[in-house]
Amino acid sequence: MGERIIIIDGNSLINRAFYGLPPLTTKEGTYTNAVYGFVNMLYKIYEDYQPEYISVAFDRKAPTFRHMEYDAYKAGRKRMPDELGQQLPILKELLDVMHIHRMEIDGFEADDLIGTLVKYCEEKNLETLVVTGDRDALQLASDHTKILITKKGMTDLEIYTPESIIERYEVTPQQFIDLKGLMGDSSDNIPGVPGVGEKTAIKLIKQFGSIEEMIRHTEEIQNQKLREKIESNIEQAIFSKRLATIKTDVPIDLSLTALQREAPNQEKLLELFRRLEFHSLIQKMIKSEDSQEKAIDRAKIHMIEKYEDVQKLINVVMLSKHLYFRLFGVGENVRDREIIGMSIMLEEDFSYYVDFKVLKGSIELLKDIFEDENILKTGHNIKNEILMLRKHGISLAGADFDTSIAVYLLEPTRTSYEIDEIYTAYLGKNMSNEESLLGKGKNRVTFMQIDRDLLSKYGHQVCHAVKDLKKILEAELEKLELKKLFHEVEMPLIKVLADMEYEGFRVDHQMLSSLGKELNGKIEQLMAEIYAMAGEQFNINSTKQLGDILFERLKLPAIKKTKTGYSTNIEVLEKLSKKHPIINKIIEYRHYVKLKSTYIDGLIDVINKGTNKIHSSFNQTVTATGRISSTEPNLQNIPIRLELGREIRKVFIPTDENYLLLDADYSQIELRVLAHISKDPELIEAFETDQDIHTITASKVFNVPVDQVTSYQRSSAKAVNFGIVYGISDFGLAENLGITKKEAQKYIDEYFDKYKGVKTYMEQAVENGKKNGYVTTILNRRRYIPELTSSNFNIRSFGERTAMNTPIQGSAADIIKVAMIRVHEELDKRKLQSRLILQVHDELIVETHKDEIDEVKQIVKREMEEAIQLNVPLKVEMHLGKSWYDTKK
DNA sequence: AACGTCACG
DNA sequence: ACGTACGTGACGTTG
Repeated sequence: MGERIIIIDGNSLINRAFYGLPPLTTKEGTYTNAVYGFVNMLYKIYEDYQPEYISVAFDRKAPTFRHMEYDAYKAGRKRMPDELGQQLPILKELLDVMHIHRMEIDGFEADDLIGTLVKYCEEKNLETLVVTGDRDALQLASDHTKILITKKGMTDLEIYTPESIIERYEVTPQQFIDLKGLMGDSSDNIPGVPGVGEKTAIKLIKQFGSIEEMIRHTEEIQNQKLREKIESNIEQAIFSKRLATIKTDVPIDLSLTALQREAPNQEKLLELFRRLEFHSLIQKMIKSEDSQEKAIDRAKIHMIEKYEDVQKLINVVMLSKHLYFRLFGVGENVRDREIIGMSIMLEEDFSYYVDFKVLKGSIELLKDIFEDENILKTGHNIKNEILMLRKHGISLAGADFDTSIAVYLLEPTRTSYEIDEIYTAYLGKNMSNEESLLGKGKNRVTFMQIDRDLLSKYGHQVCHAVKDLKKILEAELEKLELKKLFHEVEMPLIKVLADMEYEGFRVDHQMLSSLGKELNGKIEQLMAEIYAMAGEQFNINSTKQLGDILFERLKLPAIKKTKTGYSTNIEVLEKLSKKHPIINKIIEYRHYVKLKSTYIDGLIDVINKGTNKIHSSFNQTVTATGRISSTEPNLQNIPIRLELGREIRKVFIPTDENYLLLDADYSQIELRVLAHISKDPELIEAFETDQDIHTITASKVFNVPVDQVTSYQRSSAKAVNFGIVYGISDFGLAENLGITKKEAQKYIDEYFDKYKGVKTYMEQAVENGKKNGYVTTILNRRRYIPELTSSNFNIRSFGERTAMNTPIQGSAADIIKVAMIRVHEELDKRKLQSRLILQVHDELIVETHKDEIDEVKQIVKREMEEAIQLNVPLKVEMHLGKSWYDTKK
């Protein structure tokens, strides 16, 4: 027989635990004894049976089909006491944290879910063990399935096989149902045949085989009284049998993967145990974690602290083609992070830890290895390693496989790509996690404070995980045809992003400060004016307080509500602006405060003292669509739309007087991508002849000649074009243009009538998304959209818009990523001094040396326009300037 | 930590 | 009838 599964009757077991253990509560009075008993049981089961799969079934409060057929079903049974009832949700939370599958469905009892799963497992040829306190389950026993019934003490289980059931009860598992049909069951209020007890029932079933057979041959019943009793209760017997029969065809989706036994979320489990005050379990867990760490045999780590040993290591590494590594660095900024240690692993499960704190000489000793492109490197978040090495004068080559990025391509909507989480998710095993090593919040320490034995163990685990993961992830990438995207785009891009971070963007600190002072003056003045008009002082930044002032004190009409109170966003304020002079002051105040806090103070805070530059982080595993994101600070949302904000761009300047900024942006890249994937002839024509796309769209939507399109029509058409890219809806367009839904729908109909190919594309995008469960981009980047199958209209609609938008936004992201790699490569190859320093989704900024202007312009334009060949031309516009502001005129 | 708001493509 | 445009990140307030 194959692998083993444990199926637990959750209600039955928690009941046994509750009544079997003395009441136990936390300090706050929450009852915990049943949960405690349950967990101990679980641990025991894990230890004794080591199942590959597990599931726990629960009853629901809702009436089952048995109640529907029989009002008195389970009537008279006492309600679950509250002390037990309150433990059910805790138990479920615990199971979730332990990553244990659970089932519950309205209308069915746990037994029926178990029966259905048992049948499923039999088909899958699993060895199935059902754990319950209820002997009704004995009917499920078979060659594949054993029933484990809890004994009095809870800790021991009685094992029933078909043979042992026959031995003990003299009937087969199937006949067990007949038995109950005859005997009835007082606890479930199943009637059976009055006057027939266990002995008689067994005798009858042994004689006839089943209730049905018995009914057919009642004349063969010798005992006259018994025969009469049975003959007058035939229907009741059949009915009782039906009630006692466990269903095996409950409509539930089952898949073995979901049932797989996984390692628990250690951290959350510990947290939960603490909350429940399960001290003995906490002890046990900590001990087992300890022993896990000890399990990494000290002999598997070689500590390197002498120069000669480094030489030996180099010799060994030079002979290998592949290494797995992790560097440990300390220091806030990318530019000054010292490497204090390194774990490195080759093909065997054996790691070296180089202790640079003790060793004389630094990482530079290993420069030849890191710069050898024939030694392939695998790591997790390699950008960090690249940055640390670069600071030490080493340019990493042969960066072959980054496990975080591989997982990102497989699951771009994951919230975390932490190595330990991924390791658990893909390999079902646990490893230490960085946060528990370093602590969090103000208690966080640096790697410098970590004992090197501990650090080397952690490094060993990381290398080991990365190595195991690579094998699995490579196969997955291959399966989803993502290898090309991974190896030719995402992996090479890491270095480009690292270089952008390392270079940074120079800012004029003084100019920022003086802009800040100006803003401060204006903010103070506005505050005074607002307080005067309001008649009192309040915190204008607080939407709650502002709402009170506007809608209670000043009695202005509330237009919109949020979850927590009145909405005071810009749309609301604009609608109110004519009703009270305070409104415009507030709008202005908000504008200034935003600029001051986010773009003046926020930027000043992150200027690197050593370089006078801002070194933003560019994140490659954040967005669902394939775009990159920028943090600390976000340089992708520096103001431009309003002049005052745009002034901020004046502080973004080149490194020194030898450079200028070259800003190159794609013109209408998303609509061009749409033309390409939809193959719409009209849209293609518009771009091939380089027309103003919004004017063309206006002409089509409003049925006017191109030369008679008004500016109002053009801007409406622009909104329509945006809407198309976002996955249009009449509501959204109406909202945006301030028109009725009906009018908006008219625009959309006209649009789709003229751009029929776009219409077809939109329909197919949704259809394909539903069929496959995901959508793809030009480079086969994939995004799963589970929302598409939701029965909730809103969620499903969101899924549909996502299906329409992601291929467009994601393909544009693909294109600019390729362009970045090529521009970076070309600048490098030609040994130019100019550097790519920023990307803003459809725009690249290259700090260009004055001697290289023409060459760089040519490179950037060519590589961007030719990054990926579409069936429409890509168009790039470029501007040179002395500041970012100047490049936008 | 969640929410509301607002900055960008 | 449902009630939203797609994708991000930072800030200040509030609970």
